[in-house]
Amino acid sequence: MTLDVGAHLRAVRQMYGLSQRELAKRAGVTNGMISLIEQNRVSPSVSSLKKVLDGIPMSLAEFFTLDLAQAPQVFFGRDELTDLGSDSVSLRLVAARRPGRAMAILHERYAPASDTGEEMITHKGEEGGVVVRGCVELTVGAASRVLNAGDAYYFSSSVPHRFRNPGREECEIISASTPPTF
Amino acid sequence: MTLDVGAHLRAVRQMYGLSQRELAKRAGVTNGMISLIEQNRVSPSVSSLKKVLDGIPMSLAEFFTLDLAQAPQVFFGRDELTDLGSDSVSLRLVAARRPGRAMAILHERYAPASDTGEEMITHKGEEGGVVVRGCVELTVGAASRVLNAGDAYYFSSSVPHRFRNPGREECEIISASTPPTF
DNA sequence: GGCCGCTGTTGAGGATTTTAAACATCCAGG
DNA sequence: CCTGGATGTTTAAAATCCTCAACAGCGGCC
Repeated sequence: MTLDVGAHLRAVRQMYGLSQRELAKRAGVTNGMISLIEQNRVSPSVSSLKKVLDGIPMSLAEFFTLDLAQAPQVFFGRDELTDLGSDSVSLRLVAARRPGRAMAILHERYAPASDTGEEMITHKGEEGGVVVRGCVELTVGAASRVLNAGDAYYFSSSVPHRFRNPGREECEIISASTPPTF
Repeated sequence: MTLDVGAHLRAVRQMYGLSQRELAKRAGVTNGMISLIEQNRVSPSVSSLKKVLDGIPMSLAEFFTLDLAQAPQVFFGRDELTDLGSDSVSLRLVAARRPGRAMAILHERYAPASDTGEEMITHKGEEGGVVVRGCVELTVGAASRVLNAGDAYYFSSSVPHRFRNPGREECEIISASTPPTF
């Protein structure tokens, strides 16, 4: 819950392709100040932060809310799913907090030692899913992790990705594609 | 778009029914500092503002997102409630869009032809609720309306108001008071 | 009245932020 | 090599924030 203002500002600044000096010039502050803020060696006054953000430009509200809307969570542990189910039917919603989702969850199976091919997959849209049985090694960009039954994933399909079943057991996944044709 | 941090903090603090000293105590800062901030005689550092908001509690994102200028909605029709329920259990949320609410909903009943007295009621805080059974005539300032089962209300208690059950049936309401002492 | 407890405001001074300018790196070209 | 221009970092002094403590006002109560 503790927002790292420094790292956050740095990320935002770089996202806009601005150097410390360039942003400082636009904002009417010194580059040193931006450096100190980004290292969390000082906590800027609200007025100062506002001046800095004006140079981007970005509002204070955007700055502080960006964190939630922006940091795309890729891996969801078993306990991080939102359960929408009743007693008889269990519906567990992945990435429920993510507004403007554009997909519907489906069902897939992977035979032992199978994968989606040597090449990394890249396409438009988003995808996500849940491992129901067995395990799967999922690589998304530089990140890679083995997901076991109960774990889940959610990422932008434009990031190169690949699925592989490293086990001897069949792997069952509730997956999804986009656009939401379901 | 220029957010008046001082006035905004004051409004938020008062909305939660807190004095400067009480908030200062909870936040671990001095009352003087809060006074200075609210007068805009200083622009607090982000860390200081965060400490203050922690005492409410409210996040920085909420603080900067909260728009007090928007006209507060008073009456919510049956269809204007946010339904959080599943199939078997119905949960309908009142004033869900309203950030920084500071109250908890309760349960009340009104006998036939009863009311809250001849005098209009005025006090600090806010109140809201849902009519569960029967009907009630609610007057808030100049506005007055008969709410039937399924309808709801939400208003600032500082506006003179009055409840009256005009029917021959008992009226059941899920109501609320502020500050949230429940 | 006088006192108590509450409210918000203020002034002096210590703590923190911000500036201005120098410093350190890295990389591209001459 | 080494110079120019870009980057981010650091340091002492100036500006601002923050605390402590005192002050002033309001309303209730004995």
